[in-house]
Amino acid sequence: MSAMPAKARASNAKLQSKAFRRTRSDHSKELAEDYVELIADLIDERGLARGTDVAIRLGVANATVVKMLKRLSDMGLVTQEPYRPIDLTGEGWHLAENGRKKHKIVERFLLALGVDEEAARIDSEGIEHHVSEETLKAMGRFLARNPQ
Amino acid sequence: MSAMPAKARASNAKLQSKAFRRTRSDHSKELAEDYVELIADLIDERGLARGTDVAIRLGVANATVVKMLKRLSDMGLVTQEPYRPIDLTGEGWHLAENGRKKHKIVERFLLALGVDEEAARIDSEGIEHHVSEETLKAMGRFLARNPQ
DNA sequence: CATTAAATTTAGCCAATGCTAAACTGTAAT
DNA sequence: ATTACAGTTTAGCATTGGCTAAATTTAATG
Repeated sequence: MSAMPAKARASNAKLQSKAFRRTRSDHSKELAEDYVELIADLIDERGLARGTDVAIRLGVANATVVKMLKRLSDMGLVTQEPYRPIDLTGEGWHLAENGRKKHKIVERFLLALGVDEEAARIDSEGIEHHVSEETLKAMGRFLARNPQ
Repeated sequence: MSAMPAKARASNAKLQSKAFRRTRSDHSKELAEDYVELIADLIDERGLARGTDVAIRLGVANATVVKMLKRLSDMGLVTQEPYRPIDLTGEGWHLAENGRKKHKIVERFLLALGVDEEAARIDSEGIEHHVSEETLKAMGRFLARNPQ
């Protein structure tokens, strides 16, 4: 039935599981990136980021944001004094910048590919966290080849 | 500070939160799709899908697979008798086919874009679940324009 | 300055996804 | 037919990310 020897199969499986594990372990990193990206946007747009704004824009409850901020603070990405607006650490800004850069490239890429604005906005949000540097570069090359 | 009236801001936020909520709510659907896709592959490759093979390829423990299969069975995607291999329902096959089709398009698209094989394999696994029909069509058009 | 409204936090709950260890089943070999 | 091993299941636990309701704090208004 199997044309492949057991060892080859096992090694194949290892390769495949790498891809799956990668996508899964990324989930918490993704969320963290979404948060810091959004916080960075809020600070840029209106000078400060409040929990409520984060909650509204992410579509989650206030309490969820509080809990998440605690984790982000443990990760060294944000700082906060009780009842005060949210601040990003240097590392937080760095991550946010990275995310925004990726996001922009992916979104512009989708638009250049002919995807409409609504879909480009939504899809880029999801895709952003799953593109390797490799793929990002390829998208960059495409954008260079297809200006506008 | 804000050049935008409060109502416009709120409506903006609603739009944005839609994208975030969408990516988040997709997570369990993603997993289900990964499972049925893999089960379909196993059945095609070797005639039957065993829990252990699923566990190895997804990089999770056996017990995790058992629990997940229970959920998939509740969702009407798989059937199983105790200690027997896994079967897909009609709906399960349908979902698997859909996933594999998407997966193939995304992977071929990345390759056509100039991404190397390893990255294309890994990235397509992650991206697959975040492309709308819209984007998929655009990728299809690109592939038609750039054969090979 | 007192009150009220808005924002934040705490407490306690739930579901999903993962794990390990132990128990059980089915099958293949002696 | 027994046994041993591979595969499966159960039990119990942890973590993540979500929620509501109630308590608290800050800020604004009269």
